Amino acid sequence: MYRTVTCGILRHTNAQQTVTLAGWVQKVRNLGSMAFVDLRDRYGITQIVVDETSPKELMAIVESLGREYVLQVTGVVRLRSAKNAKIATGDVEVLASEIKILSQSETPPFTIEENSDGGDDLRMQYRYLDLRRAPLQRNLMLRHKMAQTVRRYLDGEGFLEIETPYLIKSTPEGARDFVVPSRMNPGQFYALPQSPQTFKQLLMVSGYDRYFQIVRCFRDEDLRADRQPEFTQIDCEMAFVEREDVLCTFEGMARAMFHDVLGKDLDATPFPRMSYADAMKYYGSDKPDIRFGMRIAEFSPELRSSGFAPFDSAEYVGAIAAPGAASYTRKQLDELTDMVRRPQIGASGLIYARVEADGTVKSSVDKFFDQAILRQWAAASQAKAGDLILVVAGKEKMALAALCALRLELGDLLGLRVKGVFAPMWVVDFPLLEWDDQTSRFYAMHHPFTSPVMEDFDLFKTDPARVRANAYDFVVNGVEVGGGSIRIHDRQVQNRMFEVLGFTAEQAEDQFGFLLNAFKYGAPPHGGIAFGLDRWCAVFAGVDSIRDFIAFPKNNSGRDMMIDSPCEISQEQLTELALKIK
RNA sequence: GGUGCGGUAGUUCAGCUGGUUAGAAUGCCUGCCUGUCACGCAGGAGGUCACGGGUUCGAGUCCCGUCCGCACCGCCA
Repeated sequence: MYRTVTCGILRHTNAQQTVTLAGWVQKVRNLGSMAFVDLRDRYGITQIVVDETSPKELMAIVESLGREYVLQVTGVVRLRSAKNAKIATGDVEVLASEIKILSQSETPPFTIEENSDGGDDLRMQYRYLDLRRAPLQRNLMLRHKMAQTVRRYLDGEGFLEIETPYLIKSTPEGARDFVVPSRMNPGQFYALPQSPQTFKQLLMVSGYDRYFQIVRCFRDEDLRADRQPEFTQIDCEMAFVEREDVLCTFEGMARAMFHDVLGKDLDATPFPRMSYADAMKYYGSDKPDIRFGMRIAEFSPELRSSGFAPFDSAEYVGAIAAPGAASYTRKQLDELTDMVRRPQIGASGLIYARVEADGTVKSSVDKFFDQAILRQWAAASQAKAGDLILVVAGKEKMALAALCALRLELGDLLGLRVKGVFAPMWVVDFPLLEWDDQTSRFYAMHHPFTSPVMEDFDLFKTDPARVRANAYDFVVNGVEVGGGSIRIHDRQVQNRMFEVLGFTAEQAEDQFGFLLNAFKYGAPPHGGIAFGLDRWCAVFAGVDSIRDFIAFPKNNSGRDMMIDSPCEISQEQLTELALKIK
């Protein structure tokens, strides 16, 4: 047996016990004729002491130690004369009687501490060392706990965990597929699933009326801080349900997550629901952060007409009011202006107005607007004395994007996006279809299996863009954590959908024939949802990047810097796969 | 595909308007040190300034290109 206790467990009640520990050398503090060694494992740090009462050879061993050596230490637990309140084991230390070096270590390229001195690059390259650090270990433990909570909750609700294949079929809709050449079928390729969507629907046809899977999904698209080419979904589907049943079941799961993982009991009222239309109108986003207000107010024509050209010619004029920001300096305002003028947003400018203590409004466009109208601006945007009104005009889509960006930026600057505060919500009634100018056709906003809201069914003929989907997103603190829909279970409706999307009958048959065929044999009404586990972890931890919740993530260009992948393969492999590289 | 920021000691960074021997902190090595816990003290080693080209009497510094990293836009049913 290598150890009798871990490095995180000893307390003053263990005094006088003889123990054996094993772990990594965090730090050696050699004071001459005595020395301290901090021994670390994932449970904590225990201080080992060698002094003049210790066997003579121990001091020589301690002098030979370097950071990250692996040791086995036996000794007696005793109370420290000088305690360390900063660590859990700080009341005690182990007086070593035996130290064995289990493994030596080169000096690591960065420090293995709470805050490493290493840059992202280097830490990725030596990921196995970075993973020794407490913050990363906490992240992976959080993830573990979330996965366990999902399994416990869904098992309790009668869900079955069923695996679906990773080697499936490529479809041109949606994200780009990762493909895998088939050796036994030269010239043919599997695709890795973007999600197990069609398989879980087939499971519903097969009668497994409550299914879930914590499953890897793959999308060959460019990366972001919150997007990896392979990521993990909590994928769920239920039969004989309407939207309300799904939302209710998974609101329960979300509550279990908040309770079991974070120890937070959210108040009993249901999560707020907001239509997609309202989310766009009031927050300029389909995933609003509703931890704070500052809702967007659209200016009616009376608030705009004045001979001020940028407003008169604008498709849309809207504003937000930043509480207490009237004191912002010219420099701060210029920074906000630069932000919305970045090419990514493309606003041509930013109008601002301050509400003074006496209620008068002073703006950068006083020449064009009289006080009565400026006061109406304040009323429309709900600005009070001391607040700053920011107005953006232009194309509706751009202006809303700019106001959304301003709202989030000011939310950060004013400390309104508080870490540890959570505002979960459902966004519902998404449009079913999205028009694409480039290809002159509709695309499914969610996916082609999403059921339309039946009252809107007739709009298919007249105004497809206005057909609402029976779809919903789960949003927490401005992050899309999950999304799903009630699916189409009727063959005719599904065919109609493919038709609207511009599929010929042959294409539909070729790509999704298996699903359409299955629907011939008694498909129950069904629907479901999928949550992004990586994102949910990041939201719970209050950070933007999902990378440190994945043990071995890819970098910005989709490379694994540790194993140096992707890489070329041999000519033999290529030949075997019937592939030729140009 | 595009935009922005960055690449200088093992590491994190500073290095002004181009000028003589490129600095700091930390890590590393050596010595000293009996209560440290960011141990302390003294000393030491450590550099292809990402790469290639250009401008110049002279380039870490200016210009062009390439590569790499990060963030974002497009993309992500």
